[in-house]
Amino acid sequence: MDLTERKKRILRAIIENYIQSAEPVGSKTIAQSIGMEVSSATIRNEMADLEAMGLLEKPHTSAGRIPSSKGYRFYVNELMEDHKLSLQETERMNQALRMKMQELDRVLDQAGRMVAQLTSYPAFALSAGTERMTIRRFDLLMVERNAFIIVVMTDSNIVRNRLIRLPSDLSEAQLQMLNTLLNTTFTGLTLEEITPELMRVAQHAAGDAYGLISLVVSFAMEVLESLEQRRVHTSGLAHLLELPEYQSLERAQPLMSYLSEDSDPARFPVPKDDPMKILIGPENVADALKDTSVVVASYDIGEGMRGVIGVVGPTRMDYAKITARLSYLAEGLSRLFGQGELPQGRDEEK
Amino acid sequence: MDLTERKKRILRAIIENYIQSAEPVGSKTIAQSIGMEVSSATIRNEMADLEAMGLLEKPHTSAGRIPSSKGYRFYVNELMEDHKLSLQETERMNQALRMKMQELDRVLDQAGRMVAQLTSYPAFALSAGTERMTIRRFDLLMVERNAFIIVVMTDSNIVRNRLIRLPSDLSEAQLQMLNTLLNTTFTGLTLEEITPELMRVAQHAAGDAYGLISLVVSFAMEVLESLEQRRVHTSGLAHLLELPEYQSLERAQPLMSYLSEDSDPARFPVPKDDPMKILIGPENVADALKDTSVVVASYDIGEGMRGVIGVVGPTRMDYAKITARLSYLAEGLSRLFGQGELPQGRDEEK
DNA sequence: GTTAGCACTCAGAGAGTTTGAGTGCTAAAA
DNA sequence: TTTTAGCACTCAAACTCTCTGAGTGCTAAC
Repeated sequence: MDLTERKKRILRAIIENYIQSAEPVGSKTIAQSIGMEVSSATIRNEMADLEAMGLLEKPHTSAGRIPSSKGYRFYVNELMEDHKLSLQETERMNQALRMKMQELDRVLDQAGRMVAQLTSYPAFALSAGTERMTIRRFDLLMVERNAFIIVVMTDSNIVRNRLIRLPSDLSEAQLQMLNTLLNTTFTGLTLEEITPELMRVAQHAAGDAYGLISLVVSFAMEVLESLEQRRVHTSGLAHLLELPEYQSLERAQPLMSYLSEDSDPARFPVPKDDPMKILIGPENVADALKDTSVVVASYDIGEGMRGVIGVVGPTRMDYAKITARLSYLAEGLSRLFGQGELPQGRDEEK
Repeated sequence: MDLTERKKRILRAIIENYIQSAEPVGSKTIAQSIGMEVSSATIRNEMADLEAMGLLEKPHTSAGRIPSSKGYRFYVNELMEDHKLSLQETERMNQALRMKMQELDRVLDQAGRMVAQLTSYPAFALSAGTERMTIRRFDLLMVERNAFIIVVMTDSNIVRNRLIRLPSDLSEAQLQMLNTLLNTTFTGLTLEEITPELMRVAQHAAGDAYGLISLVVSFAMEVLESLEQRRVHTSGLAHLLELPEYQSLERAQPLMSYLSEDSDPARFPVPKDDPMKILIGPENVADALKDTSVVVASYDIGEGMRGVIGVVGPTRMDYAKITARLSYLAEGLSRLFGQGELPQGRDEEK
């Protein structure tokens, strides 16, 4: 797709104007805008060309032009300049990141909220555990005669625990035995490899404490399952209603519902190779997102896991600003997890 | 407030009709409705009386009547019959409860979602830790030469953990010593009682490992803090847009925003003594909730903590149905935490 | 105390009109 | 060959006006 320099300037002016105003842009506006020394008629001709190329479209005959999805795509790929983050912006984001550090728990959720807040668009956050996980070690801690804590740690260094109460008492020796049995039999296995047969064998070996084995192992399985099962958090939905394109309920409602039923993470795009991905309008697979754009960035959680944050908005979206902010946040989150900048180790929220 | 039997019947008919239709109710409708053997003119007279008493109001001269907040209050207190939960309803709720069992993690969040889903109204969930908490025990588990897991358990049997990595190696003996020191010095103390002086003394006693003490103790403090700090989760916001009263954006938007910025739990009412509370329109403190009703129920998390679930909706809300469902769910959640119905113990999400 | 009847009110729907931003085309100018 | 001025045309959106009908309050008769 080759365009003359002037066509590029015009296209860009139209898109940036539309991003701000959400109103179709007319030839006159463009003619007046920054240093365009030609008349509106000329612009009109150029616009007609751009329309023929599929980069612009008209809502109706007597309105101005609006960018098509293809137009946005061209803009994003070739025209867009990097948005320079202002000092205030970075300061604000740093502050948010610093605050969140205190609650390494629930990072996912928090990350989403933060993004929503800092971009003023609805945001989502999800994790993408790529590999199959296994339990690396079990620890059983006696609390009282009839209660103990299970602590399991996965091969990716995630630690989870649960308090178990028993109807009957338990001896320290039994617990010890159980502990050894678990660590020899159930470590290094994926969810599928923990078969009923294996359970039966182990229960047999456990003697008296055979009931406990299944309690502990099923907890371990729950942990593996919950870590593999990716979850999405959406936040900032209310921002949608501030946008002119969602002033009409018919448009807002389906999208809202789609974003709320966050059961299925598969519905959200995950950047594969690049750290950042932009999906414009129909490029989205999901029907409900067909006239929205989605910008996603991924960050490193460490230990073979990546987190994903993203925002959803109208195709008319300030791509430059949003990508700048999102990648800054993604980097911040990576740092937050990665190095020793902050309290090390992490234990929560896959 | 004494009403004749007939006035009560009329008021009730109006409210129940309005709850269903969201349209002002006219005298004719009522006259035709269930077994009213009088004419519409009579009803009109009665309605005028009810209006004079402040139980009804008119949106404008030539419309029907709608219940006032006072009217709803009267209805809730005196007229409302218990809604019988159908088999399908309870079955559906049981199923939801059963499903959620699997993720005792994140109960709060899940509880909210569940309520939203089962009531078709936006819902919120929050915890209300009443007492000051303390750490009951510490456990340190060696993972590698330079990494260990801290496990802390509070006096209310909540267990949290974190993986700590060190720049240098650590001996089993040191860990043992640290463990003892922690359990003798820092157990049974509230957040305030863990003073800098105490820390200094402990660090001194720890010898080589003095840096570790602060690491571990600050984790413990984070845990106490996060448990005391109450948090709110809202979900099902999109349901709002399905309701006729929120078809206009001006009305939906402020409420949405209010419910989204869920930073401050203080903004949500908590039932004090009763297990269930209904706040109608202006009875709500928050401005944004002035023309909505809020129904809250609390449930037992055990160990001195109560959880709260609630729904928000228009004042025209099917109080009978909502309260029935909410209290069923609250009970279910209590059971879920309390007895041995299900995997005992819990470890997450204050 | 109840009812029939009637005049009155008023939001909301529908039809028609106006407005103005914006277009495409043509013919002249550069 | 490109640019421009000019003009006729289009059409959504805003505005006005009228009509409709559900619903009321009041009065007088039952």
